[in-house]
Amino acid sequence: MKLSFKNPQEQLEIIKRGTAEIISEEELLAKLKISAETNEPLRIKAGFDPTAPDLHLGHCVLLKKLREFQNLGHTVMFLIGDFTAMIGDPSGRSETRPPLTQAQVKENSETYERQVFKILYREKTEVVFNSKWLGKMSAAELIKLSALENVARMLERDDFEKRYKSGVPISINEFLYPLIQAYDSAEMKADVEFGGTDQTFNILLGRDVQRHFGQQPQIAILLPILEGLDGVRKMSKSLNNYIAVDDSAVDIFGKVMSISDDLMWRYYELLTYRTDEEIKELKSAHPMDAKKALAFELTSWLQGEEEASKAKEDFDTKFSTREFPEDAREVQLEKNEARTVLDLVVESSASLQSRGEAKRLIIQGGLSIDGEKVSDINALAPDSDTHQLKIGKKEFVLVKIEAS
RNA sequence: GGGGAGGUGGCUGAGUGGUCAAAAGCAGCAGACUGUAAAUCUGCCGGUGUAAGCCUACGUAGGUUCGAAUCCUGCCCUCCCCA
Repeated sequence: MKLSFKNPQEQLEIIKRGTAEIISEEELLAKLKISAETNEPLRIKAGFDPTAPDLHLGHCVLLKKLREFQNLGHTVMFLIGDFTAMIGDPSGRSETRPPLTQAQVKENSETYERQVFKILYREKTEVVFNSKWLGKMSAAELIKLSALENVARMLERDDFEKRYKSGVPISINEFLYPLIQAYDSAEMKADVEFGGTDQTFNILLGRDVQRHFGQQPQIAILLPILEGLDGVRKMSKSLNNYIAVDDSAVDIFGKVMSISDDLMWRYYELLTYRTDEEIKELKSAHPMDAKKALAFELTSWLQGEEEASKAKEDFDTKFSTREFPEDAREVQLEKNEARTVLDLVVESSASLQSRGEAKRLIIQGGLSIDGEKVSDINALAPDSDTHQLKIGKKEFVLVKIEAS
């Protein structure tokens, strides 16, 4: 592969944009200089915990940055922590995470690998599993490794300290997690490690461990944590406030449209390549247009432009003009003259969890049949031909009643 | 090993014999409004039932009582202090 690096200072500028912290910039610049002189790409480490099988936009902040490194000619090592997943990263957690089984880890890793190349260049990425070296590690070696750090140091970590003080349990294996992550860096001879700001401690520990093994310590590049759809808490699958890389175009578009106006700018900043000037310009435009533009951009990024256009159209019909969408789900029902409106909804809805919920929705005016609001649960349902049901804000069903 | 404090609905967290399907907040859902599934306001928010009610639920298994999330006992789990 022919390498032609931009000059180090220029590279640094590109890398710096949108990061929360670089420890340290001088060291990074030095590494970039050596890399350019020797024509050797830097080895960039980014670790992923295969606990959640869905990559989401939170991960994308980091992946986008990694891609920039690839553009600059460096080597990205995508580490899947299949071994460490047996522990579960305690970062930002207020409680111990249940460990995964081997089978789960394997399945999740495969999903990850598939999803990640929506963003990274496959041919410029090395996928690495830490079970490769950790699986062979003996108890004796592990104990030696664990002797490198002490409990007081571990308790410096914000989340550990908080948990310890408030009496929330910390398992011993959680102490092992940062150590092992640090050891991975040594094993991989990483020049740079990427992570969210919640990874600061772990990544810095990697520097210590590398030094211990006689290596140049890696540079820590920390990226801001993306807030989830609620705008407050970190985006994560377990909080169910996420947009997954694998979500359908319609879902991505819709979810982006549902974020608050304030959060929209955060997403612009962290997930798009818009310059400050462009963002400033968007701010003077109508917020809804800015949000639609964002939704379109993110949807195209993950699902392609064609899908994104369709999703936008879909959104416009459903919410802007409030028309009945053409591709609504169809449900076939048998003819039944005694069927009430409530029965009809219960039989055709996919989203309502219980009869009581359906009842509430109808009483509160959330149902319309063929464009007419129906709020009497006891009214008889029309029992012939086809009907357009709008159940709540989001569900549209085309009901076909069969004669027999 | 000894002493003490706890385990409540998706989450946080009040309740310490009946008025408790259980305050409050968050999340969720619906309506109004709108600029969108933003913001704001209002209503709903265990299941079933038109309803009265019935069923299930306050770690778990029993017990006391007309009646228990609340009292007693065993068990499981967590935390703190001392050793």
